[in-house]
Amino acid sequence: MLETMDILKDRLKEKGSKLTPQRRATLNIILQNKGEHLNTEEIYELVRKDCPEIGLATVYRTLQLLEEMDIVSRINLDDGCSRYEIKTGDEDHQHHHLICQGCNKIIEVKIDLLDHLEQEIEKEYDFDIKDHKVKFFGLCSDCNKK
Amino acid sequence: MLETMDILKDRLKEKGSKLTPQRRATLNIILQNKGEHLNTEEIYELVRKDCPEIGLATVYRTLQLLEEMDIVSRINLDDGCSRYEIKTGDEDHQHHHLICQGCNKIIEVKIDLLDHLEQEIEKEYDFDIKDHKVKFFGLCSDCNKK
DNA sequence: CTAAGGTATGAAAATAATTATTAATTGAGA
DNA sequence: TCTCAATTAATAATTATTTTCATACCTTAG
Ligand SMILES: [Zn+2]
Ligand SMILES: [Zn+2]
Ligand SMILES: [Zn+2]
Ligand SMILES: [Zn+2]
Repeated sequence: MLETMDILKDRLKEKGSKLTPQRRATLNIILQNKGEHLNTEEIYELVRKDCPEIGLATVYRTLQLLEEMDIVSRINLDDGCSRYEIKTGDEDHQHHHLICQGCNKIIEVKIDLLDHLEQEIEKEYDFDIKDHKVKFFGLCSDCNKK
Repeated sequence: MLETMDILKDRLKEKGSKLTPQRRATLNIILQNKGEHLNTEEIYELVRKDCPEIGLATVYRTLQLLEEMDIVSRINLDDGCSRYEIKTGDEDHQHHHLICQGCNKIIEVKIDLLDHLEQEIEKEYDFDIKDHKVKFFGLCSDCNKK
């Protein structure tokens, strides 16, 4: 937990910015909710418990900042809002999501078998791929039984 | 061009709905702009040339309808609005997009090599995949030269 | 023909997520 | 302690999208 906070502090310093209580509290909530995919409003509500005076706009600004700093990644599940999760950092690319159309459950996929596909695309389209976002839609095992 | 319009007419009829001039004009614009990824506002402006009395709300309603009818697909390029393109129909899954972070160009990828990956995921996670959305971010050949 | 009942529409109002503005506060460094 | 830029909360403004609502348009029954 300390590590990520220190990384943030360093990256902020490089930019001439500082690690404020609001920023610390926001990152803490995201760290404490690894595995969840919280949206801005949900993060705001949780952060307020530790930091009741924080404003929603600050949460928006902080999340934007954390994304720029490569600390969190923004996820779009086509539900009308942005969601966030911590970047693990031990992978070159972020993991991917299975979205159940039956119960809206989100399952994380660890494997990253897109490398081969990326190589083909890079060759065929002369395009230098930096990142990708992949979502799979379908039915989870629970919903399938019904 | 006639074919897709007829398909729409049939699917609308099944639902007890009708093919109105506004709906025809909207679909025509999308058909005429194959390869583009127009957003709602852009579609509205183009449709107005043929159908000046159309309202923006009708364009929103029509695009929603076309998506339900499986005639167009909605694309989210993280630029704050929905974009649409015609579904080719000759593929099981829609094609994917390379998004250049240098010039915002969008390149379409025809190949679909995710089948193997999908099979693995279906086995490992017992998840029945119906569709997927894939975006690649990076630099196009032009931007790479700079 | 005429009324009834449903669908569709444009205009305007309402929502929801996000961003900009502003004036006050904070805190690191001289 | 003083200075000054960074940060913040509160609020207003934006933007994309949806909903409301009164009206227009069809199709069909009488
Ligand atoms: Zn499910
Ligand atoms: Zn995740
Ligand atoms: Zn480019
Ligand atoms: Zn496309």
